[in-house]
Amino acid sequence: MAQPTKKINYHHGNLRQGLIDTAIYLLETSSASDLSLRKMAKKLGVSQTAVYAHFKDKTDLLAAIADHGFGLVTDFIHARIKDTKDPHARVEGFAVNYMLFAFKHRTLFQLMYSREIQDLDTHETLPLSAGKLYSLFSAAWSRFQPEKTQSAPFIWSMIHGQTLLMCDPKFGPAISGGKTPQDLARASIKIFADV
Amino acid sequence: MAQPTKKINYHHGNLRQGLIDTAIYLLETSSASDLSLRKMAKKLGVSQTAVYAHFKDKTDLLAAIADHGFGLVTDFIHARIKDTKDPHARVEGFAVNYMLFAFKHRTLFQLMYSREIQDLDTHETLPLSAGKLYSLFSAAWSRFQPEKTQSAPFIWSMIHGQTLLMCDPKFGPAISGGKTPQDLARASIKIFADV
DNA sequence: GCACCAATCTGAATAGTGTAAACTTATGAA
DNA sequence: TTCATAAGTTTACACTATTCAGATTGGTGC
Repeated sequence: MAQPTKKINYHHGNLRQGLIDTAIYLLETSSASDLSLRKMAKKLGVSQTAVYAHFKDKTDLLAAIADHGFGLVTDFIHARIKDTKDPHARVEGFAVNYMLFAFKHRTLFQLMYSREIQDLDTHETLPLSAGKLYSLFSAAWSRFQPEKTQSAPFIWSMIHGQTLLMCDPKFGPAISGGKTPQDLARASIKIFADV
Repeated sequence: MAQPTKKINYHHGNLRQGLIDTAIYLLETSSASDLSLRKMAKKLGVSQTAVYAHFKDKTDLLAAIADHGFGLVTDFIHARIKDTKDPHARVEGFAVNYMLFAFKHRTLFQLMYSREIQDLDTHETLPLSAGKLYSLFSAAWSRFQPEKTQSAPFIWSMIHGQTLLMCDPKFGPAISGGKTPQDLARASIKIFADV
């Protein structure tokens, strides 16, 4: 029995990236637990099991999503501070935009740091992408405070912790106290730099 | 048809707390996504749907688990610093034991701060339990540095962020640099207190 | 142009999941 | 003792990830 029209969905061409993009899109509106392989496949007009030609299992896909997420934050921040010459403003810009990104993509952000994808021995690009993000920060910090390079992990921890707590209604109000991300980032840096 | 023996599992007596305890026990060995209502019910010798007599749905149970988790950390830390009189040592003790608890109960710890239970309007005790933990810290901090009370949210953010990153293999080595939790906590406090 | 192969995708099937509905049992108070 | 209600059971359903055997496609060597 001949098909009237050719199936256009065979060999999608870029199903791998399509899945990642779809996942990130879906994470904007729905929760992480609602993210199912079936929904993504349906949204791409592809069979439920086509996923397994590109990813070992769901966790493998989640890791790829997180990997891409780290690239997105890094690009997001870099695009917004690359023309900032002043070292102080650069560090502040990093912190502010890190917070803004996290607030805009809360679910993706939590996925990036979720327990589920922490202990994977596969996916060696994921730690690499995460490392690039940290490098972007530590380079900015070192240029700002060259004699306090060893403080970089600590202030990075504070920015990250502040970001997570700010997104959590249980702590957000207590942490931010009504201040904007800009104010918070500025205050954080000030404490460390004792300006 | 009469049963030879009475069913001993009827009206469990304390199924609610039993579920929470079982969940926390299971989270020690298996991952969060492996935690299913069915497994917990089977482990307690109870029907699959008995859960719904005590919790609205699975998220409701997760929130209760997180709630109890916050109580556990708070007690864990309090038991270890309550006899410490020196304000400096008290703050350090808080930080160290916060890290130790997180490292010991990594999956539970991530659940407590997970996105899934953040936006619940039910479960008003969860933010309360979280608030008690923060109060324990901010009280210790205020006694240590009375003139820097407004810094409490920032150093709390750093301790929390450091803890999370330390538990993540992607960042742990870069953050800790081989130092013990004790060393890290001491170094953090030192930066803020400019001792 | 043709044969072949590996990558990609499909379809059907399986085991496990959360949850709703109707029903049964136990408990404590009137 | 009665009886309302809390607690637990049974059955059922829709949804999930994953496996397996097979079909389809694009490209490579001949």
